[in-house]
Amino acid sequence: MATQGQAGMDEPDDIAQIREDFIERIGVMVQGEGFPRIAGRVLATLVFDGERASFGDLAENLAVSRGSISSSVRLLEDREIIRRVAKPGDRQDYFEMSEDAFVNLIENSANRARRAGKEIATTLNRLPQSQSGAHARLATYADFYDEIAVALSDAAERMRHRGQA
Amino acid sequence: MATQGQAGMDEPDDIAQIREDFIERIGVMVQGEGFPRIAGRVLATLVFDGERASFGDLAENLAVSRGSISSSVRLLEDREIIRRVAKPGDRQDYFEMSEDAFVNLIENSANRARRAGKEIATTLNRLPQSQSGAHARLATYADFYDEIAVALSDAAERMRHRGQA
DNA sequence: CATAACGTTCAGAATGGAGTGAACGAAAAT
DNA sequence: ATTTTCGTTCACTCCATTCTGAACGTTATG
Repeated sequence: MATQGQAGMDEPDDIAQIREDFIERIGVMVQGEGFPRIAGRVLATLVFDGERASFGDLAENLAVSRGSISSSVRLLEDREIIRRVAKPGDRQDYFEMSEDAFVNLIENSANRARRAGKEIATTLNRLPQSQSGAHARLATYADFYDEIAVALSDAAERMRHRGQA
Repeated sequence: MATQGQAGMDEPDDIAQIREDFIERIGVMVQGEGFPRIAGRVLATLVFDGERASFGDLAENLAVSRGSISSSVRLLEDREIIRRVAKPGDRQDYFEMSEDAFVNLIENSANRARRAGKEIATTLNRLPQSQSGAHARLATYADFYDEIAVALSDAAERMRHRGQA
């Protein structure tokens, strides 16, 4: 209902089918990235439809409880992947993709890697010089995460200058 | 026991403490990356100790069942993060970090991103031109994953040329 | 040959996180 | 003022994955 459903006349329910497939796929995909499945489905809905979706419609169309929508949108909001917006004349909350949703998505990953590197560095500092072997190996391990963090930050930067949503 | 335990005389059990902390931390860290906790603890053990560890010692020191060790080392072996090696005169299997454990770790992530991008591209191909808006948005979404894949591959390459373990 | 040590497998227990839905407070509508 | 409509919260259920441990085949060892 919140989609373009009956707009075209050429592809009847074919598109609705593709849309649902897509939403479901993204749901399981992001699940493998540490997000709850519903968060992925919400995101996929917004990506596909391209227009703001209401709280109620999300719950109804995805056939999940409002409680689930509440926690999933909060998660996505906190990471600045989606934004909560108002629609004049409607009491419901609406949601749309954040300006730089993808950039933030990448930067979230970058930050996670950075934190991991820092955590290893912490252990490293506690470790006396005498343990030169372990010291060197942990340093390499920390570098590994730092390298990832830098690479992802660069990717985010590239994405940002592309100016894409 | 498989560690450097009683080697130094300055830091008695202090180091053993740091070591255990480290192993446990990495365990939960990699858990957040989709690996079982025990796999992380095995990896951390090998990183810290820097020498091959026997199947039996791993089970004993980490205080987990041999079944768990079996499945965790297999997982790490499959991704070429660790190698199974033989120790002359010992029937047990031994494990050590793979030559380019970190490189492979990154490339695993890169591949996951690449797959994600491809999966979106699949949906994209099914979607008729008429849906130009959705088409464009999905394309951006696919690019997002491709961008990550490239960034991680680059990071892997840099890591490789650094020649670090 | 018999016994022991090794690693794997598989069914079941344990664990953790996701999703549900009723209860709630707030805000609008009537 | 009363009744809806909203979104959030929280205790509970449900589900997936991890981990365990006994059974097993295999290979060495006595």
